[in-house]
Formats: sequence, structure tokens, C-alpha cells
Amino acid sequence: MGNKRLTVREIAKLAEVSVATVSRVSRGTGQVSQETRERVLRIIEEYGYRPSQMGRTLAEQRHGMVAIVFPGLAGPYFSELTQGFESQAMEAGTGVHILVTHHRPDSDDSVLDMASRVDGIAIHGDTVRAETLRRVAAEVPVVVLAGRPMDGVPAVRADNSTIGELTRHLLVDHGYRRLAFVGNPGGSPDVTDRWEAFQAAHRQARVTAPRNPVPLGLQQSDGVLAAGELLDGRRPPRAVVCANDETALGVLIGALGRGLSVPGDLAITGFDDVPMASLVQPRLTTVRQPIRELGATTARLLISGLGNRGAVMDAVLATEPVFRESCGCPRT
Amino acid sequence: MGNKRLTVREIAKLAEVSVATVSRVSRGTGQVSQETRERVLRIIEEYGYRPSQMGRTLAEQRHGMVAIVFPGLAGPYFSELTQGFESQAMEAGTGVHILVTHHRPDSDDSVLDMASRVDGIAIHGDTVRAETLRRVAAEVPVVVLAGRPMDGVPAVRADNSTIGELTRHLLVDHGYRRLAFVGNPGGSPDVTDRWEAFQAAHRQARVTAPRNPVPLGLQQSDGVLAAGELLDGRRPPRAVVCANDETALGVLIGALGRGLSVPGDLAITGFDDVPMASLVQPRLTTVRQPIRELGATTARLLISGLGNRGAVMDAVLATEPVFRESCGCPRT
DNA sequence: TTGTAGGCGTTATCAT
DNA sequence: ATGATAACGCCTACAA
Repeated sequence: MGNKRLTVREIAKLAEVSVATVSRVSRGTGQVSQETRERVLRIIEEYGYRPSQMGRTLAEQRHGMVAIVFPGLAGPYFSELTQGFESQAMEAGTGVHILVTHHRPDSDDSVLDMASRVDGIAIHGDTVRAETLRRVAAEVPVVVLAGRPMDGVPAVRADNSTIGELTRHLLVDHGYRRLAFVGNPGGSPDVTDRWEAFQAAHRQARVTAPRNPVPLGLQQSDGVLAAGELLDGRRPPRAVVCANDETALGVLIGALGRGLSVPGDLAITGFDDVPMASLVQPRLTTVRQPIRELGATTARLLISGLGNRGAVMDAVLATEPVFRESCGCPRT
Repeated sequence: MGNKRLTVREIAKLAEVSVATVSRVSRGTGQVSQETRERVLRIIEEYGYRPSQMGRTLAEQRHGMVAIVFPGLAGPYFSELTQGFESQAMEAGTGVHILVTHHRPDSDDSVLDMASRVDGIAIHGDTVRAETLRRVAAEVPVVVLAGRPMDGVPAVRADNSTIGELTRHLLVDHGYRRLAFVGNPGGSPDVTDRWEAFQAAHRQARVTAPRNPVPLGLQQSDGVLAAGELLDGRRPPRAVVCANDETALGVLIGALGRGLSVPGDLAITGFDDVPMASLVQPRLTTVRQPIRELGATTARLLISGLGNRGAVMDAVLATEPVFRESCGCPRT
């Protein structure tokens, strides 16, 4: 325990070869005679030698590591995103560093610091200020995840407009009036888009949209809170369009807890199509977004972009509405 | 964009001083005359110089970074844990690297690799094999989080036995028979402890415990699945003790979705006391565990332990039962 | 107060 | 096939 690790030089001395040979053997590059290789390998094994990342990083001028920056990590969304991202990074032999800002005020510093510890950074939505984004991009390749491209920084995102189809469905197909929107448009580009699509659908259906959204977060508990705010008021909405499934689930729980019938008294829709969406009763009508693919595409773009600039600048992944029962549709 | 970053030497030349002085100024150590400092600072500012982490790490022989290894990151538990951990790390001026294994078979390699990129590692529960834990501990300080100490590796965990009090409460105070336990004891030390406390409480109350638990994961969707398994069977349980709040919430949702009354037809308890626990209807009876503190304590122990070996070896944080309505207690 | 020079551990070039 | 040696960028005795 705590045996100071040996260095190339020491291994070289023990194996009676030069450091160059040890390096060649340990990383399997270049030509080394069978005999020498075995001798060196034996010493490496015996002393448990492992090349130091510090030295290697400096010599190779690369970290073999990329980072992904999130605002938080509650909920299945970030978990999926991470898995997609990591799967691709792993394939490229690159490690992944997750950085969570938790909306801390000094988080921009952490991101900047991170910039000098990795070969590239994927930044989720509005986690850092535009100014910071620029500075980071000046140091390492950056890809915006679930946001808009900016100043030459490419982006990967999902098509949020599909939530408009859901809204139209509620308005036109079901004939509901008085819809509410749960989500904070100022919180992230995704929610901004969704709120706008929600409004646009109202305009197209020539129905007056609510003036304001219910500006809460994206966690389940926020949905429960929203349910309280909406349902205990004087004129509860007939249907509520949520910025994501977690809040929709929260609203559903809140509504059922109040003895309301869903969709009878209140229709509810979400966004993401997380596993829970099809497990609850009634099942959740939502928009399916390829979260894993989103993460994977981001990683690919980031890692390939480490070399060549100027590939895709704005990848928008397709999404699709999933009609189940929480909106009032019959079970198929 | 892509302007190759300047090095100490170049800044030194521009400021007409030595590299030593630049270093002194940039890191604020040693004595530098007011005049010189300002001149150097101006150049640093002007060219946006920031010392390379690569060089610094190698020279200082430390990364200024610790890692925390998780099996996954769905749910509020890991989010809280991370925040507690980061708050302390931040105070020590240390960065935090989050590594998620996702139960991947090759994840042990990632952890090993990580060992040479950070100054210390906190490993959650059963995320790595014992053998791997040993090898990692041979390279850097390690703390086990939510698990037992092992081979000189200290641990920080919560007192899981309190779930026995909950079980006793259901058995004795409410007189329920036929309890079920949801959670996979093989999945993590925490669940192992909880399952054992559940059984022990049965023995003390002289009631026969169920032979087997419902061995599912710790996510909400697992709870919904468990509800299906338990409630659609021939002899549904009268009460179900869940390994954590997420699954308890899932069971609750599943039960309510089947038209059952909770706690009338089925009593439910959880573990953690997450925000949702007190927001659902009925509110969840559970065990409160100081998750944030758990993370914070782990970080402190890890970072302090970077220097001196031999501090606390097994910190067990207190937990307390929280009686609400899902167990059948009246609303207070 | 400031500068010189060696070292941190690795990789890679260029001889041999 | 192998070895000497120069980077890589920074920090820090030690010297001046």
C-alpha cells in the first residue's frame, strides 16, 4: 500500500534496456524483438508498472478524456444521455468526465478549469453563460448539447416542435380548451422551444394560449407542485402540457392524489417517453425523443471534431408523438 | 479559436522576466515587487494566459482532483450525494470527477484508469469487485461510500438498521401480517443491510418473514414492476417495505393505478426521505438518511486522508424513522 | 527581488 | 532492434 510507483527509467534499469524500449513494449508500438519484449513484460508484470497518466498526458499533449457538462443529474434523462455519450466515447478509447453545475454561481470557473483537463467538452443547454462558452471554445473543441449552435460552436438537439402536434391534438382532436404549460422557458433552450411550439399550436388553432407558463423545474416534485398550483386554483385547466415526462408524472400523481380522474377531469402530456411513461395508469401521452442517440451523436461529433473543424453544425434529431391514454385517447 | 496557448516561457519573454517570476505571479506565491507583478499580470491578462494543467500536474505531482464512482445516476439520491461531496471538495479547492459504471462489465478498467488521473477515489457500494478495490487502493487513497470498510479502506455509510424499526412498527403497532420486501440484497451493501434488518425485525416480533425479497432495482419503474408482481398474484401482501423511496413511490403509483387504497389495502414504506416522499398522497412513511452529509463526510475523509492515513475507519451516520400516512398512521 | 537550472514521467525522433 | 536525448509545460530549490 502506497508503494511509490516505479517509473519508466527504473523499469528500464531493471530490464536492462533503454526507456524507449520500455515505452515501446508497454504501449505495443514499434519493433521489439520477441526476447526483449518478454523480458521487459516480465519486469513490468512483476513490479506492477503502469505508465503515469501525468507524464503521458504531457508528452502526448492530450488527455484522452472529454467532458460533459450538466446542470444537474436528477431523473432518467441525464442518465440516458450519459450512457449514449459514454458508449461512443468508449469506442473511441476516450474517457468521460461528468461535470455537474447544480446552477452554482461559480460553476463557470469549474467549466473553464475543466477545459484544461480534457480534449473536448459537451455543454448541455444553458448551463454556462455565453461569454464562458466562448472562452471555453477558444481553448478546446466544444459541442452544445440540447441547445442552439453559437459562434461557430456546433450543436446537437432534438426536434422540440413535435410538442406542437401534441398541443394541436389536445386542442383540435379532443376539443379541449384552457390548456396550461408546465415548465420554465428561461431555464433551458429545450423548454424555450417547447413553450414556443405550444403557443404556436394555439395560434394555428385560433385558440388563445395562456399568457404565462407555470415556471417550475423539470423534476417530478416540480410537477406535484404544479398540480397544486393549477388544481387548487379557481379555474383549473382542462389539460396540461408538461415540458418533460418527469413533471407530467408529478402532475399526474398530484391529480390522482386529489381524487381527480385523468384524463376525465384533466388531460396530461409529457416529453421524453421515459420508461415510467408507459408504466403508469393511465399511460402517458408524450413525445419520444432519442435521448441515447442524442448523447451518442454529441460524443461522435465532439471526438471527430477534435481533429477537423467544420463538420455538421446543427444536428436536429427527429422526435415523434406517442399517443396513449393520459390525453383522452382510447387504449388501442 | 484554436490559438495555440502560450506557455510560461513565452509570457516570461513578453514580460521580460524569468519563468520563475511568471509562475510566482500566476499562482500568487513568493515575493514579487509590485511593479513587476503588475507588468506580468498585464501580459497574462492581455494574452489570456492560463497555466497548463498538464505541466502543473506533472510538476506538482498531484491532480487537484478526486473521483466518485457510482453504479448509475438515476434518481435524486445520487444527485444529493454528489452535491454533498462536491461542496466539501470545492472547499478544499479540489475538482470532482464523476464516474458512472452503469454495471458495465469492463467498468473496473475505467476505475483503474481513473486511479491514475486523480488524487483519491470514493467508491459507492458494490460498484467494483473486491480485487479491483484492492488494486485501486494500492495506487491512491480510497473511501467506500455506502458500503463496509475493507482491507484498510475506510467507509462512510448510513445506519440501515432503522428500517427494522419501520418493520417492527408495521408488524407490532399496526399488526400487519404478510409483509413483502422490494429490493435486491445482492445489488448493494445498503440493500443487503436493509433486507437483513427487515428479517431481524420479523424474528424479534416472532413473525415469519417472507422467504425471498422481490429482487428488483432501485428505480421508480422497478417499483411499478414490483407492484404488478405483488398485487396481481394470488396472495398480495398487506404491506410492502421498499429498499428506497423511489421504489416505494413506484409501488404506490402501481397500487393506486389498480384502484387500491393506500394504506387501507396496502401499506407502503420507503427509505431516504426524498422530496417526493412528503408530496405524494398519502405521504410516505420512510427512514430519513442524511444523504448530503454522507457525501460531504466522504469527501472530507477522502481529502484529509490524502495526507495522513489512519483516521476514522467506519463512519456510520444516524438515520431516523419518519412516520407519515402510507403505513396507516393518522395524519398528525 | 529575480534568475538559472533541474526535475516531474512519458513519448518520439534520430542515430546506431 | 535498440539506445540517447530532446521535448512537453510547469514548479521550485538554489544562486545571485
